[in-house]
Amino acid sequence: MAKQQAVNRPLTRIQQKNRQTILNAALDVFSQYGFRGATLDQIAEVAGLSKPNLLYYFPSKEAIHAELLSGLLDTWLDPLRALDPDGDPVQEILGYMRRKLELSRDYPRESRVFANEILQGAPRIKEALEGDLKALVDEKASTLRHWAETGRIADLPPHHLIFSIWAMTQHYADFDVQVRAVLGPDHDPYSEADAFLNTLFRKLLAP
Amino acid sequence: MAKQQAVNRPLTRIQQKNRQTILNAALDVFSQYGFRGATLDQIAEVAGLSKPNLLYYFPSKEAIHAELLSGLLDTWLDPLRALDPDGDPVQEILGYMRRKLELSRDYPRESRVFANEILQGAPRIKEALEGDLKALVDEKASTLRHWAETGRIADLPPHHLIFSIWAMTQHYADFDVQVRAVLGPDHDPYSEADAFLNTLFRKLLAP
DNA sequence: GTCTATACTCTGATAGAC
DNA sequence: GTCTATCAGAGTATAGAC
Repeated sequence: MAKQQAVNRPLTRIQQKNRQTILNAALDVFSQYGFRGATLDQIAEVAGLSKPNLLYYFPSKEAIHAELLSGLLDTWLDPLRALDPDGDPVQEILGYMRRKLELSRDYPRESRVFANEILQGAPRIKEALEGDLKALVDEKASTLRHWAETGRIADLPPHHLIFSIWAMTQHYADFDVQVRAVLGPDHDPYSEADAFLNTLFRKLLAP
Repeated sequence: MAKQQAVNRPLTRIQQKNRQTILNAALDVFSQYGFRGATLDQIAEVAGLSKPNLLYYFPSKEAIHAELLSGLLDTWLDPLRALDPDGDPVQEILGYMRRKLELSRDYPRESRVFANEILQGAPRIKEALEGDLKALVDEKASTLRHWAETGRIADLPPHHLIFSIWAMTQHYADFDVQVRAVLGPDHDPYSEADAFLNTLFRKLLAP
């Protein structure tokens, strides 16, 4: 009767499912309260599991949060990765903006988990920001700069152009309550935003 | 020897000073961790006071946070109030944008306290958002609409134009670590942002 | 007005029965 | 794999001495 091995055993179907349930519940709670404000009790209740059961699947609260964040970072950067240096400049940038806006609309909780983390000084993903994120942004910034130098888009500081896309698209997810409070009912923030941001970036990018 | 009255007694100088010290420390801590993540221990340490002493000046953690928020809201809306319907449209809007950017630069902690509150669903200021804030924005939106209808600025949805100013200026305060991580050292985010946002809104507003 | 001591609750995590 | 019971520590708040 050998002791159960701690090696990388593939997860059973039920384990996979429960891990997903937990991560989904954690998304709810972390996105609303941030890391410190969230409690295992809340996550357990949303997940419909007992607190010790949570800790059977994950070693700690930190571990849940870490898994969530690392899974998210990739998804979050995909739209920027897809920006094609060989495509039509304006269409590529507008397409990037639209994909970011769709992420905000379809995954607002994910956006807020990020916002919380960065707002709190990004203690858990600072290296990723200074490493992978910076590298990717620098790479795409040089594409933008090339487009500007060859007169295909307006001459703008590429990093800040990217920041402006982030800021305006994420605003609709992160500050959703404020947007809706100000607009009042009978408004669809995202479809209005789509039209507005299209106009905005089209004018901005015109050489 | 009458019992001390609980009526609105003017605060002594030392009381004023200590309340300010506490609110300033609370700004540090709330801006970093949000309401639930912040602890009285942290605030007390930053303030250089004992925890019970904090609770001598304020009845509860809630009360500290509430006072902070209500004090902030006014300051935060001042730039928008100052937007003059009789001024030059483009100059007024650019001036508003610049004042908002200056607020982000000079009061990033205040910006983050707000961001935290709204990110978490604005449980404590939702009424203010739906009341005072909406009223003010609606009023200024009609000014913008008038300018657009008379051809003095481009025809853009006024509410979303205001959102874009909020999003882009506050981004530099709220996501400061990310901005700096991506730009790397040897950059002054705010002076670059000032130039970039000036260009952006000038192009955008041109009829 | 300020401090020490402490009451009481919440929270993350563990032990051990089933 | 899941639960009940429970621990240790942190958290808000209060009592009471000085």
